[in-house]
Amino acid sequence: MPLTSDSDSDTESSDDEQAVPMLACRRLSPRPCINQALVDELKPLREFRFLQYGTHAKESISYATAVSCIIGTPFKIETVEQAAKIPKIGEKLTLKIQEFLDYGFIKESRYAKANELYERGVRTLEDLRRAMNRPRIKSYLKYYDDMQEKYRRGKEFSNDVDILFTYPHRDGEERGVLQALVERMQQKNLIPEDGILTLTTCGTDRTITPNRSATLLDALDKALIIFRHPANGTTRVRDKYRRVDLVVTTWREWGSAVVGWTGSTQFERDLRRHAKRINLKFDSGGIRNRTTDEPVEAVTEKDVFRVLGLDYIPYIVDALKTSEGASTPYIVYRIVFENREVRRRYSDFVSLRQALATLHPCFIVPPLPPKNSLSSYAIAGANPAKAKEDAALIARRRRMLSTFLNRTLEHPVLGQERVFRRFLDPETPWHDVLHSPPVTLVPKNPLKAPANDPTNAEMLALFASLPIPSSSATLQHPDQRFLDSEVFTSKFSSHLAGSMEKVNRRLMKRWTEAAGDWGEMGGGLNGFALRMGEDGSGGLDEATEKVGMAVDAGYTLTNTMLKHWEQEFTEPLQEYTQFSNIIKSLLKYRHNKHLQYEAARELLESKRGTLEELERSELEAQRLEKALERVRIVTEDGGSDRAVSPPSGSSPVGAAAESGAQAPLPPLPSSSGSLAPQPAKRGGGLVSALKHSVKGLVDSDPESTRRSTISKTREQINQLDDAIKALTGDLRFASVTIQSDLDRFQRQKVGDIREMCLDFANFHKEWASKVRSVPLVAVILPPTHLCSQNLAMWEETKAAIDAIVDDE
DNA sequence: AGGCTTTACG
DNA sequence: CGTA
DNA sequence: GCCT
Repeated sequence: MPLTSDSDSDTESSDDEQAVPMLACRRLSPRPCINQALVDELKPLREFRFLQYGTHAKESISYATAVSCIIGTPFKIETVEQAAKIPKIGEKLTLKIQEFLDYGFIKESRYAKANELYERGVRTLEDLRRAMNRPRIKSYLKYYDDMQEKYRRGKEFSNDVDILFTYPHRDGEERGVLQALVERMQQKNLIPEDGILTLTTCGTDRTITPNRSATLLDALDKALIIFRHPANGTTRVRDKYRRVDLVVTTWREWGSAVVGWTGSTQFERDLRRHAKRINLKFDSGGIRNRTTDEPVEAVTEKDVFRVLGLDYIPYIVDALKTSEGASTPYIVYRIVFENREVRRRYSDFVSLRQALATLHPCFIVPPLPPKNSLSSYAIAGANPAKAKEDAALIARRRRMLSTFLNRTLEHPVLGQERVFRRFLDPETPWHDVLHSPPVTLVPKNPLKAPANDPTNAEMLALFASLPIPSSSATLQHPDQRFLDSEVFTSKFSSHLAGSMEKVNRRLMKRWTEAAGDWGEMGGGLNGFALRMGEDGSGGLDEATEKVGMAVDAGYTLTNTMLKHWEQEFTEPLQEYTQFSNIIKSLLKYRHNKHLQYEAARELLESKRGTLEELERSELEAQRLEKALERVRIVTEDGGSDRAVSPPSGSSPVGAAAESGAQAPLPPLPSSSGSLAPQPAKRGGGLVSALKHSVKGLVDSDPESTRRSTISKTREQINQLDDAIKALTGDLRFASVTIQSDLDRFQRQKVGDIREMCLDFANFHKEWASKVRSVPLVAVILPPTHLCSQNLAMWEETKAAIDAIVDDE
């Protein structure tokens, strides 16, 4: 990564000013363009250079890039100083912009002829050609006035629509399709007679002559047509026409083709330039390594950006201070996603993350930047030092929020989650999402909801009966795989939080000190030079001043590197520390779920025990009942020899067999149980009284209470049984899902760390070479083997300088 | 001083 | 050279 | 014309 602002799509900013990235592929173009008036004034300059020198001339390119940079400038250019900081704005363009700022126009763009054409609405090369009435484009111009539609990249007007066709995973299927499509469209009168501007079907022959694969890769079938949108008599009173490019690609090259066909000219140039810098070659047919010519896999548009190491959407453009609808100012974050802009507060991010985590308890929801106190921000205006600190904090938070959104978007499930998409939707008030389903359906305690679908009402009812395990409980049958994960995560986390962070803090400290030394030394030298200049120490003052300036350069470079290091290493490190905590809680959740499962099983057992006990008492009561019955029979009916002997086993089966039923006695709910007291009622006073007194000995509860307890317990057992069945499946789901998300995270981590190391190596190399080029001054390279050596040189130099100052 | 996007088709 |  |  270069040290220039170009590496830094994301440099610090808070309110109005932000570094503009050098390359268009790292920029957003805010719509509407904030500096439209200036752009309109510069565009004629560019167009006339195109005409004068050709589009490839250096003079033309410089204006094209400069205009593109201004289009991509997210703040209003109000001073030349601001303008001069924008890349590609040099000496000459600064003067032009100065002119614009002073007078509201640029003389050159108002040259007589230009002025005339411009006033007539001729603002592009195309317009000029039209004015020149070239026959080649006559058929196109015939429909020009009817072509006005809002499309692409948020521009208000666009002349053409690009449509790309492909067959998923079916290379070869796409051959011949375009020809057929165009013919069909002609038949249906969707293309006017002279509406086919060009039609190339080279791809049709691709497999027939596959001799030059490298060149044929780019040979896509193309149809450049005028599309007729017929009037239907109601919504459209007359036909509308639109320039449409139909492009057919193979599945493999689709991503590259989309990127290649939907960017502005400058975007495409800079994308290819960027690719070249990292030794890749990019064209609409794919990405290849420049050295080996090996193709680099990139099937989707997103893949293309990933391979090229560029940010893909969404993007937090800015952090703004506002006091809209509130008494005290607060920060809102401007998010651009799919060409639309939405503003959310930090607290919205917090509730979003919370919602995602509860709706998807088995996924690693990416972390948010920690809550730092920004309370002083409101009054920061009064304290410039504090304001600067806060601005840095806000910038960092913005970067990390951006990372959060990107990571969430990349997640295969969370990225498609509706709540998340609504967060990115400018039409949706976030408050509404938080106070409507599914967010409102999820219970507070995650263990009361199924992991699979925490908003499923039926399952929620079932899960409500499940016990919540105590935090001190231990698993009886732990899952070995997760035990390992738990140990690993714990180690990983303590490693990150402990050693890595400590080392990083030490490095940061050393560098900060070094930067401070550079600054101090530069200031000292410059002051020294001034004083020497006063007493005219012939030439020495100049030399000293140069050294001072060089030291200042070193100071600046070191500070730049510090900033870079913080962004590229400290912040990811912090993020990964948070990740490990999230994983810890995820594993804890699974652990608790497992505990819950065991607790539920235990509860079921104990309920069954209770039921058995209750049933035993019930049977006992029945046995007594029976006994009493016999007493009654004997006493009142004059004794019957057939009287059954007292039920010896007191088994319900025995009782059932007696009454003729074959099956084991069904549960004894009140209906069958109520048969027992019936004879007693017939029995009348004495027996009844006796029965009651006996009963009182056996069971102090009234029988109805016991019976309702039995039926209640049965119900509970049934419900618990169902719940456990559901929980078993859910636990399996949770285990599998968590495991697979851990695997996904592992892959992400490896990729990230590799990228960080690569970036660090590149960056460090570049930094070192730059600092080394500073004349006469020793170099400090803290984290390498060169460190101590150079540090010693630095000490020497400093001592020497100190000595000079003392002598004076 | 040298680079500045890319490459085929009509 | 002009088209993408 | 601007940047490395």
